[in-house]
Amino acid sequence: MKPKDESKIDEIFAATLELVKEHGLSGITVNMIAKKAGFATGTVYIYFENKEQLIVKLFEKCFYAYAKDYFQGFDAAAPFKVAFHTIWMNMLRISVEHFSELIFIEQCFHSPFISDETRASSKEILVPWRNLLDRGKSERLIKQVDTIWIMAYVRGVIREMVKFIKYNHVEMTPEFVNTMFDMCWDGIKD
Amino acid sequence: MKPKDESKIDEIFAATLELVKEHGLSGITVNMIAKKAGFATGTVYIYFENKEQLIVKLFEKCFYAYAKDYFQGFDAAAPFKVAFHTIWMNMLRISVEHFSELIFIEQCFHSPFISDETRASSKEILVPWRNLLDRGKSERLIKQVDTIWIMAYVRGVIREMVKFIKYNHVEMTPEFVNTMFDMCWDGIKD
Amino acid sequence: MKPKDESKIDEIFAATLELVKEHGLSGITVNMIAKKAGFATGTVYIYFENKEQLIVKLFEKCFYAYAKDYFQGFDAAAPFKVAFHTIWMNMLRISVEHFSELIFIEQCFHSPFISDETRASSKEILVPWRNLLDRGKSERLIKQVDTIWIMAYVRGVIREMVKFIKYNHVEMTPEFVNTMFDMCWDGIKD
Amino acid sequence: MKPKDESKIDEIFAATLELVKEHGLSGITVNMIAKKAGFATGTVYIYFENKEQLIVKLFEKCFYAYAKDYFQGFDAAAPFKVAFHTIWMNMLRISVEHFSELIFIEQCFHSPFISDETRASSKEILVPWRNLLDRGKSERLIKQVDTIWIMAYVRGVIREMVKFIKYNHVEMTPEFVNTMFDMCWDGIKD
DNA sequence: GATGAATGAGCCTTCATTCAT
DNA sequence: CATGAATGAAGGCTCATTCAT
Repeated sequence: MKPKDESKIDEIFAATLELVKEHGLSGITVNMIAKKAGFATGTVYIYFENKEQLIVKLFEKCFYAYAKDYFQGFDAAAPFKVAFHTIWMNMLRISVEHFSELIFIEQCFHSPFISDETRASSKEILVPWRNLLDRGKSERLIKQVDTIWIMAYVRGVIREMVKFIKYNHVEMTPEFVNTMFDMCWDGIKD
Repeated sequence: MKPKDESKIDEIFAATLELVKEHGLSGITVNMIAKKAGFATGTVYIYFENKEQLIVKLFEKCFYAYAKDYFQGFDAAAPFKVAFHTIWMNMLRISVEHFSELIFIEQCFHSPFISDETRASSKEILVPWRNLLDRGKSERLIKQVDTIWIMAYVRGVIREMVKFIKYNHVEMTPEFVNTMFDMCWDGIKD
Repeated sequence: MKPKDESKIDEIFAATLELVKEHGLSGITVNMIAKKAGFATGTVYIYFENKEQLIVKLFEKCFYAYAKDYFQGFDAAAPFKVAFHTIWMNMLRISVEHFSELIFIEQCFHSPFISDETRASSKEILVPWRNLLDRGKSERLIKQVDTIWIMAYVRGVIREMVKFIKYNHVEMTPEFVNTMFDMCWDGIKD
Repeated sequence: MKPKDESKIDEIFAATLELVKEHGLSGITVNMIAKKAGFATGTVYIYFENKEQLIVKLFEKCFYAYAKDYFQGFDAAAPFKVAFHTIWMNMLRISVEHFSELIFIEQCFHSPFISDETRASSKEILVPWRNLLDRGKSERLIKQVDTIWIMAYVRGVIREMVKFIKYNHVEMTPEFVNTMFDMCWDGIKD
């Protein structure tokens, strides 16, 4: 169940993401995935037990990938706003670059594929982010609001920005990014 | 003679929303919908030509319903922040009360059911909201940012709040609502 | 099961014949029949127990109607060729006038609706025709061939003529009828 | 790799013909066809897009098959009556051997499956037969009747003979065949 | 009696999965 | 390993039949 040609898994994943973005989770078939990835239907079943496992594994991978990159260049010792900015920018960039993944995860959340445990376990990877915000609160730089709500607030702002960029094929200029960061920051700063 | 009972349409819609929230668009069948609504499969086909039409019609209805209620109690002559608050509160309340619709619309966006035209036409109903924000900008009460971005910002904040409330079964206290409104307002105020 | 409004039965029959001619036995539904006849689906079930009975009863009626008219103006005492001509002309005229019935019967022959008994019992009504041909044989006016084959021969000639007339929208001139009668007669005459 | 087994098409065709002969076009399902042919329902859809296409393709094949064999052993240089006899015998033999096809075509003629174009295009294959009859007319061996009517006459005689043979499980003796040929010939000879 | 909405068994078709090559 | 034909369970939809009005 773990053959050497690991690259095929990535091709299957890429095809799946692309197709879900275009047709939604309800609009894809294993055959479509195989065709798009460039091989026969049966080949998919060499690398995955079944369709559900393919979806679940991709779901997990997407979350892991996000986690890894969110904290790129993040220095816990840096001043709060600097650190916040670093992660914020990472989140924005990754969400744009991996828009398919974002859509895929959204579609999976309400689907028979993803179990409650899978959903729950996906939160742990954001611990450093939560810790940073807690620090911001203790340094009285941001509002004394339950950290979890601040996370939701930031997530919401970024997510909707990205969707708008993607759906309307808008260019993401530095100027615009700065403006949006300011809005986001002004909302939470003390 | 038994007349066509148009109220059945609403029961079918309600059942569909509930099921999509629980299983996603990819996890529902016409049979499930009929069962949940309390009648036979064939009955659904008396009121809708096929599954696609059922989804599309529900999609349109959801958008229309939202539009109507967003502007409940809205007085265009009121001071900007008062008007903004009215609509903001409506948006929050409606999104919570009609969470199923919110999820349904989200799932539909990437699905074979909704055409690009349908997606596009859904924007017009928000014109009064856009006008209000334009006024806020001209009164120098909110930032000189493209209105469309402010709309995305507000939508993102509210949407993520509601999701969090719903997924974590959190109570929505007035205190919490005020805090979130302040964050949202602070983000855009000039 | 035998209500007074007998005329509705005829309207149902007429609608069925017309529809079978156009769409074949496999292409019709009870709803289509009711619509074409001008009333509601349920009404059909007041006059017939079910679809099968409707078909069977119509099948029987068609055969009976044929029988009755085949022998119109037939005088058993007339010279053989005169009597033969009378019936032959009746057969031709009826087949043209009731082309829908002809097609209906043809379609029914290979269908789950008509039982072997129904098929078999339909032969009895042609006894006078058979007797006439037997007489023609004993008078040495027609060939000494098994009567049943002569019947098949005549039936085949007429049937194919009628089909051709109908499918190609050809006018049936007296001249043409005479020619075809001569061909038919020359084939069997001694 | 298992290559597409085109011979399955013939098995599907054979099963369909057999079933239509027994139950009529209105009495068959794709499932019945698959079962009779010996494989799963889905297999039919590897070789045909849908039920309609299966019927249409079979219809076309039947017509082509007929055409090919009608002219077996036919020598255009032979004396007229010899050539006529050759084709007549072929027609009889083929109609008996391929009785299922004959019934299938008859049922298709009035069905939602066969388009007018398909019906029309099926006539061209009989051109050599028409030419032969024209020659017979110019040689004054057969009656000066529109060739198309002679074709209908011959077709009718043969068709009804074959039906009778099949429906009554009668043996087709050479003696009987000769008798019928004589009747057919006497009908058209000058 | 007449209506046509409601029912659900059954048909056509799809698609996840298997398996022979 | 890779392939794609074969499988058959399950979904969308139709339609014969029933039933409330």
